[in-house]
Amino acid sequence: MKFWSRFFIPTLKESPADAEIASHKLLVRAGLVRKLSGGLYTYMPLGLRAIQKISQICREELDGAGAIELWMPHVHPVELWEKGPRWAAAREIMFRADSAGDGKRAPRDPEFVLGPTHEEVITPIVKSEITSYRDLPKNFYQIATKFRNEIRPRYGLMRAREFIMMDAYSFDTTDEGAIASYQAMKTAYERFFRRIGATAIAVEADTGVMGGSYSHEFMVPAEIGDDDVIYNEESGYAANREKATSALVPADLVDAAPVGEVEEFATPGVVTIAALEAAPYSVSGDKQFKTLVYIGDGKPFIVILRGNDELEEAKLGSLGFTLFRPATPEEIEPVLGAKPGSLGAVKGTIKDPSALAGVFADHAIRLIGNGVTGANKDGFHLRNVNVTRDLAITRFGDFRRVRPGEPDPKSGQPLKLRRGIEVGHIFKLGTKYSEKFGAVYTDDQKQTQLMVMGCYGIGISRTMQALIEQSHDADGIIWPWAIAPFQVLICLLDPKVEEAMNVAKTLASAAEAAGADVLIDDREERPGVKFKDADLIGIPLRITVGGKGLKEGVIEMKWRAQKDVAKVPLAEAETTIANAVRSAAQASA
RNA sequence: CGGGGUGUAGCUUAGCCUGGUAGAGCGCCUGGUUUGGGACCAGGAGGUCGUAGGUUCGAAUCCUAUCGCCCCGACCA
Repeated sequence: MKFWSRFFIPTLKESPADAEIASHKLLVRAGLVRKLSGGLYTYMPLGLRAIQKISQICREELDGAGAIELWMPHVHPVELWEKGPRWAAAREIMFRADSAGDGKRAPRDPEFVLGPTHEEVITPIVKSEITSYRDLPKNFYQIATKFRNEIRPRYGLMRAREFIMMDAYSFDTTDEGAIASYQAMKTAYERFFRRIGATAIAVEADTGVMGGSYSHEFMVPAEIGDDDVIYNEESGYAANREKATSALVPADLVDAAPVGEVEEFATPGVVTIAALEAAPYSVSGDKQFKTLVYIGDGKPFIVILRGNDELEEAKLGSLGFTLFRPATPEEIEPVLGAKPGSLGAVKGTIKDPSALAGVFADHAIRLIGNGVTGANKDGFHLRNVNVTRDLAITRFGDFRRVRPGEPDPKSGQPLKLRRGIEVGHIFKLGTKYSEKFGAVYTDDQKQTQLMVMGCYGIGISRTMQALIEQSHDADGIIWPWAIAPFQVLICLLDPKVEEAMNVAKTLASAAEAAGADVLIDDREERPGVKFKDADLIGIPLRITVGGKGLKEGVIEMKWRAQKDVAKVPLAEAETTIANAVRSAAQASA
């Protein structure tokens, strides 16, 4: 048991000025964290306890799923990253360090980066330590600090520059094995989130810079979340909007037959979809082709969408470019022959087709059939443009942003949208890293094979804040039992009265014996202060030992999540509390 | 990186427009009265007003630069 007066819980009456959202305010007010600088936080003693509980449950579930804990360095030689597959994409968010110390690094001084994750570290280890199929599969994990120089840290621990993360890496002999590892981790995640009392749903996700074939994110629904989740409860479809699709284009769609010849018409000054929708042109957005130009790894490429659709930029990741960005007008004109606003992809109108890395069309343009697009000549558009006859399309794909209300790809029911906080992510990586680092094994036919990898992350510190965001009221935090920094708080109203102190200690021992972590508030404060602080720090079970009750021969028992207060006769108090602790522990197991 | 906001005691802030002795509440220290939902009284400590220049007889206040922080966007494993 711990005594408040000898512990350290610096609570605040007022919210810090720089906190905007409930969970961030409560993190600070309840004395869980203190800010050092933007995105950099100290975990104060109470906050650290919650972090440790979450970590421990995470550890138990991963161990249960067969993963093996280790600990890797957080300072990485930069060469390792230069050798890996994502240096170009990841370098901007990495903190860099040199060994010179005076900022004047000589060429022979090694240069380091602070690890944002550890694929580049674990893969070489596995490469040198595992060479036989007999030693596979393996799944290694750590729970440790990660460093990412986020452009904009946000909301306390929600997006921090330094944060605590569980990261795991699986190595299998085959694709099927990798899928099994992936599934095992998905199950472990589900068990983990359930045990810590979080509502987290698995949604299909974009693989982003990580690469790899597929992935799921675990989302805690919350308005302040950074991600949009597209879902339908009935069908069970759920996906990050970056990845979400809809059944907007029927599978049995027959492409429209061409109508008329392609015909140029003057559209002076018209450079937007909206302007072409207006009189005198009156071409509705769903009859226009929107032509966007991007630069992928230095080469321009075209994306064609319906006029009233938006590009979901993350979906361009499927095209295989390491880096891509919108092209500037200066880059566009020499290739297409016109400025943005008059662009198109009709065969023969592109000035320098050989410069293009490809023309990629969203499936939904097939719904247009025959429509209008730019003529690649400033001030002119083309009508009677037919998708199958006139456009030089390299490949169709899914590039548009799904809108709520569109039909679910599984059931056809309308899709919905809500915000979520990403607390976990699992990726099936494939052989991307094994190839770069030469992580191979010998199979039972004496053949050399690439290991098939997966990687997995849980934002431990972010999860703590997400839980607060999910579970609080006007008075403070309401911790789920399993991760509460303490499970039982004994509010000792008269700490100087020896009899009361003895009762408090006896009850604390009983609760501890039943498996709870107990905090005794023995501060010489007025009762009001203690009750307010108790609500603020959100300990699930509160026992009040006060003069008033002791006169009647009772103590009081109150759950943080409930309103009612139970009076318990002193003689039964130890048993009642022990039972309450056991049943709460059981309910959250 | 673009847009907006902000920086005054440990915390929350007033004062800034219109230049003239830097104020309050909370917290802290001392004493007293209180004691079941953030008590009251009396006294006290605590500030180079983010930093650096400039204007001025005089700058928290006006000007310039710079740094930090917050929000929106872009970006983001």
